[in-house]
Amino acid sequence: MEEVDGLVSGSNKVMGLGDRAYEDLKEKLVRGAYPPGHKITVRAVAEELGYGTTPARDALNRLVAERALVFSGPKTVVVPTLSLAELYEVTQMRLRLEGLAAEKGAIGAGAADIARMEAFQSEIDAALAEGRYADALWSNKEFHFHIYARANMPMLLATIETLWLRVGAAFNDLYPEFAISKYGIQNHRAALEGLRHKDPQEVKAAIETDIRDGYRCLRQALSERAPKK
Amino acid sequence: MEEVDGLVSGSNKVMGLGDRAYEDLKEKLVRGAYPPGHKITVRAVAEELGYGTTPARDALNRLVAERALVFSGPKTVVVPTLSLAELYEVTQMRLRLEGLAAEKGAIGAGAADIARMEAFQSEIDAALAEGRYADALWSNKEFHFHIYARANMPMLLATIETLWLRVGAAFNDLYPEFAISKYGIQNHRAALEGLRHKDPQEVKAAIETDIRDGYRCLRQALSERAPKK
DNA sequence: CTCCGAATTTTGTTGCAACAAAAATAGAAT
DNA sequence: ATTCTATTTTTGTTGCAACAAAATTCGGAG
Repeated sequence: MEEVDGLVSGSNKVMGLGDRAYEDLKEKLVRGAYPPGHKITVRAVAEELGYGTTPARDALNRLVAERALVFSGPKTVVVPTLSLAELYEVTQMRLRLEGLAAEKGAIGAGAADIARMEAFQSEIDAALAEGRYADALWSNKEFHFHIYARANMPMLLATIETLWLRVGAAFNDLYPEFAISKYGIQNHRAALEGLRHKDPQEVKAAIETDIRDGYRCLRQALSERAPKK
Repeated sequence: MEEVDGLVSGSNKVMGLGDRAYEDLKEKLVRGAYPPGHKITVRAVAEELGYGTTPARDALNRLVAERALVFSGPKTVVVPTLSLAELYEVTQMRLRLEGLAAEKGAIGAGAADIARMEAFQSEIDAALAEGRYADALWSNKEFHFHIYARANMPMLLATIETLWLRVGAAFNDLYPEFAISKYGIQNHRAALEGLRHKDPQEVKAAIETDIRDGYRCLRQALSERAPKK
């Protein structure tokens, strides 16, 4: 028999249709396929994705558990609108969790990691210059998560991902053309500097500033769009 | 049409059998009803809780998503064993997240909150003195979460709960009689002091110390029990 | 035009059977 | 005894229909 002895970190589990549907829906959500407030139904997802109702329901349940979708009524799930209070809450959590991930991830980072992240940064710049904001957003995520993944903390990484998912849906709708401001760029450069200096605290600080700057942008955009009806 | 305007914070959604099964299983898990490594099957849960297979499956999926149960094979879910690495990871996350919750929760805390938490502390002391360790553990959780809940951050609270759930199952098995050491008591007193002084930072520090002390206990117990096969 | 209530449609949930795949078991060979 | 293999049992997944309840629509009254 396969004795697994101690920790089983490997990702077991077969990928069923339910997981596939979850990934598909998640992708659509972060890409901003549905506007906030849009109603998501089991049968609609089932038909749209081409699966049965059971996998679709599984995917919905999981997304709801992660708060990437919310109930607007006893039987109605919609893609959520981000309130100022929720944005603040997510930001506070991101600051702690991503600060931790950045710090721990920076410890073992080497030249290869720096090169990879510089490549992501180039993609961000290029995408931004050509107006491909969705791509810029995607590369931005890869930039952040490359360093987070280095921390080797799967639970932490999964939690951060749900936070990004939570803001991602509303983000796309709110900020279609101003995806990443110039703030982001200099913060990313600061993070790369910290990586070169092998200074985890510097990396952590840069990431935290990045999150804070993004927060200010988002908050302002949110205030302007929904000040009062 | 019902215009929901802005933020819908109210907890909508009807409680279905699936949610009931989830709560039941979660309760059993934190109470240590199953030893780590115990295999959990859909049909067994269905029969044990008296529900159909669908609610049981929903509950299992949710618990697995929260990492309160893990896959040991492609089709086998078991209650997880806590490895040293996982304990460290959870502790790091708890420090950040519960530190945040304690700080924010302490801001608005008043005399009523202090009285309530002192009552919880008394229950802890009494339960400990009478050897009712499971009760002590429960009151300990209520003590912590009373202040966390005051922060009014639902997502943060939910995340912290999953972390407690993650350690709870293994905790009960690992530490049946030494649930809360004398460390905990003085840390709780320090937290109450901070509350009286209306000093959120003091409360935060006390909670963080509490988490750190608990971590040391757990880690030692874990090392002793599973040094090598 | 607005508002309210009944009729109708939509929708989530649940149980169940079939199926494929994994896990447990039994047995045989070394 | 042990290890490997074949057989049997267990188990998660999936689709589907029935049901109850919620959401929507529609129509009429004010």
